Amino acid sequence: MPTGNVASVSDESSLTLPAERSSLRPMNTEIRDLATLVGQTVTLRGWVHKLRSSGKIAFLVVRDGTGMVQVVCARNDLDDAAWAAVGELDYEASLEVEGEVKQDERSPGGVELLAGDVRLVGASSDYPIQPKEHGIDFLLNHRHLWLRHGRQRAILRVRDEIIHAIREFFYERDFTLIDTPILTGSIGESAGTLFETEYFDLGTAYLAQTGQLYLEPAAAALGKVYCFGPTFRAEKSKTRRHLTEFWMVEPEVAWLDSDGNMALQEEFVCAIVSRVLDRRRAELVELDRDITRLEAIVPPFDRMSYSDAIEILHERGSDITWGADLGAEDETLLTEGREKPLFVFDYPREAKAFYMKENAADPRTVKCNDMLAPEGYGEIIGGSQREDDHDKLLKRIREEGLPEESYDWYLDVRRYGTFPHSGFGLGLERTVSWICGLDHLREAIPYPRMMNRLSP
RNA sequence: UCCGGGGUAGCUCAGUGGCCAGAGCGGGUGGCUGUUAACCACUAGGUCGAGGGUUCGAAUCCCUCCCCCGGAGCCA
Repeated sequence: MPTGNVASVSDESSLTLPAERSSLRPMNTEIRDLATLVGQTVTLRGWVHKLRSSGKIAFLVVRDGTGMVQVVCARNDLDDAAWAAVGELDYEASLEVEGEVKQDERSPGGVELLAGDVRLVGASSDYPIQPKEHGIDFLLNHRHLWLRHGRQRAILRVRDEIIHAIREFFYERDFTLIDTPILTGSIGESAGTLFETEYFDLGTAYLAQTGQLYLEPAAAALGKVYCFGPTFRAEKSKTRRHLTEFWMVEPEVAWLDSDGNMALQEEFVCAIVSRVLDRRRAELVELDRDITRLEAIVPPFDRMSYSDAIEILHERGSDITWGADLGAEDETLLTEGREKPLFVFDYPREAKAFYMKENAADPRTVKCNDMLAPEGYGEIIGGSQREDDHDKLLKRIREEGLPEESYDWYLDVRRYGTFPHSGFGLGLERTVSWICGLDHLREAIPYPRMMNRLSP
């Protein structure tokens, strides 16, 4: 790949389709190609990223999505119309520049464009985001513009890479993608956190908070399946680890037990991290991510039972009692000093969802696990072997006070050829956040939805 | 929902009882042919979150409400 454009490394895709195979033929030269075009006259289109003017000479840094380059506009090289156009430019104006690609040591990166003609395409004035510190509320109010800036572009590209890694991982292992519904009847993990909406004559519909219950029947049809899409939780959470709309990938595998489930999770997370390290290293550098922390993410991950975790927590001064779910502080105590994710498995039944399989060795617990990411990123995966005994599952549904009639079709999976099966859910934004080293989930998704944010 | 911090110019903030409320950045005008968050000069810009109260006098003290940030719980 060409090098030398201003900060352009982070904008280059490492997976570009050869031009002759693509029907997408840009009208103009892309900035990432400039280093191979020294001496030639080209036309660029893009946006003014930075701008400095010195009377009879102006320096623009132009961004086109493939890279950035400094454009030098000298009065003597331009006609009156072009020079007037330069005078009208401001941050984020769009423009068309024709000029000669030059090698120049004074230019950051060594290549610049000496403008011969400049045309203003779309003016921009009083662009709100300045090259200085801004408050998070202001930035989120301008999220649609904030996306244009360096860190955000890097995050979006890492997110995209992770999504590709996820789909490729499952495709390569013969999983079938099952798209589960977003509008559902009252079915999910627990009431009280569902978004509601009117649904014709059928009363209330709810936005899905998991695809799992729809996935289990599909596992009986296809063996290995997964779903990947947005899910919704109406929890009034105000923390760096929660969004009301987030993306979750959920595999479900027939004939897989809890131990195998953890092995799958370990392989999965390692594959994601490894692919980002392979293909998005420049973005990680732009994000100031400590790459050695990611390079340490290789199998195996330690596995610790919930009961052992409680003992360790007691040793470390916690007063948690057996039976309670682990809190944020407990997770921190357990993952402190670890460089890899940690599995905690076999939680108490009361702390977990109704569909998790009872543990034969200790019926107070269920066959489940969480995966806790290092560096304080907390739970990125929750998984379990599912209860495959019809009567035990029905009993649990009744104990939880869930509407039995809503789960009738779900119980059919146990009525007609029940089978051991397991699965898990990985939160995409938490994973993006961890891999990018972000301090809040809201930057890990293009348009975050939170308790008090629905716009833009 | 609970606990803590905050709301002053477009942005980031200073100002904690007393002249017409300040700075930097941004905006405008002028200058500058090698700038790197360019620089220099001049300039415009405010319902001090809202409402009520105390006081001779309130951005500053008190009450109510609204909004934002951080944390907890819940979870991915």
